[in-house]
Amino acid sequence: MATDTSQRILDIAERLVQTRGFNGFSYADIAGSLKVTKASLHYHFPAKADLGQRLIERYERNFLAALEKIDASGKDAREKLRRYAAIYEEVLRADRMCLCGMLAAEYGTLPKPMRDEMRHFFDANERWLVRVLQEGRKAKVLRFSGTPAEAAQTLIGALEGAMMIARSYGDVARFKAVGDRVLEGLNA
Amino acid sequence: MATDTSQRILDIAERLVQTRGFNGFSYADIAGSLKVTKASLHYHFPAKADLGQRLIERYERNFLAALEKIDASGKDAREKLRRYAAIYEEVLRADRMCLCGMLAAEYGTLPKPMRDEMRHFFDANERWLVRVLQEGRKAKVLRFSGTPAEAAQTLIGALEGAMMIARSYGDVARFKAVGDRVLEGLNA
DNA sequence: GTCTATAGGTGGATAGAC
DNA sequence: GTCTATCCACCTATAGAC
Repeated sequence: MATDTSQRILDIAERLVQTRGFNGFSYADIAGSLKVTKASLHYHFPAKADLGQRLIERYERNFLAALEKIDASGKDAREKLRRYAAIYEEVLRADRMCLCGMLAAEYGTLPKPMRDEMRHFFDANERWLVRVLQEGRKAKVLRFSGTPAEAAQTLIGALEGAMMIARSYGDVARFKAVGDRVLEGLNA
Repeated sequence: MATDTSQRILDIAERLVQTRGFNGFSYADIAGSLKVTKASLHYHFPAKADLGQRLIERYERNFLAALEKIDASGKDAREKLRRYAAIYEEVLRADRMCLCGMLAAEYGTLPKPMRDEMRHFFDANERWLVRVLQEGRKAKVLRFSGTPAEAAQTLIGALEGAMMIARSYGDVARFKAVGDRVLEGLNA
């Protein structure tokens, strides 16, 4: 079911990674929040690296599901990009960083399976953006120089970076202003 | 002098923070690299938070010195921005993240003095960029919508974000492509 | 300034009862 | 599945000799 113990552990761990980083929390933090012992957590996720990996997998699934909802909206590419940026904004509004943006900073300390999952998330993001960018260019609502992949990578980097800095200032408006500027630069 | 023990400690700690994060290294790591004991390190920096704070202060001083050198070059605003981005690129080429970009991710776990110093770094960056952007707009070599502050924040975020993701892919060219694109968008 | 030694705490992880 | 109890490695930090 959707609210079993494993899922609740993932919910709490997800919030901890998004606010404090993978190296910034411990099983004791989760145990305290969930009111179980650390040993119980190890039953569900033997090692912290397992927990981390499952965390990214679930995050990507949920993220891609949100992108599919955007696709299903039938809106034009410009509006799709606005909704893409709005996802980031909502995460930031919850005082969180993007899970994978956070892990990108900690890349040097992550076990290989987590590194691979993290890049898979960014690759999937890029593929979706490339499709929307091409669609928008064809429909003449978007315009950009270089390849769609370069434009997609620029957009992802700009949003992740703006998000990270805006969070340090506790200033969602700062992120929104930057996001609007970046999207504006893609308008035909 | 410039190579006394304190400075050597800061050199090693700086590299560690830029590659592994502030929560990703310990005094034992520095001690191992410098071949002294952990206790000696505490003589120079009583607490890790002190080390972290002094690290940011020195990083900002060095960074601002590099920006002054760019100013002294007498080049136009467009070239100044290119050299600004080139600083990031050189850091990435050394397999490092920007010190403060790294700390921005760890913001939720940092002691207040480090948070304040970190934001001071970004504020100083923004002030320098605002000046160059205004200069470039006046000279008609740069063009951008919105306020210079918004354009500066967008640029900082885009470079920091692109840097962080490119590092996860071990791909400096990826950063360079994004950086060029972002600068191109500011050309008059 | 650097050392040895150690305190006091927390980290991830396991064994085995229930 | 969850618990108690425990292990051992590591962490930051300090005391005090040299």
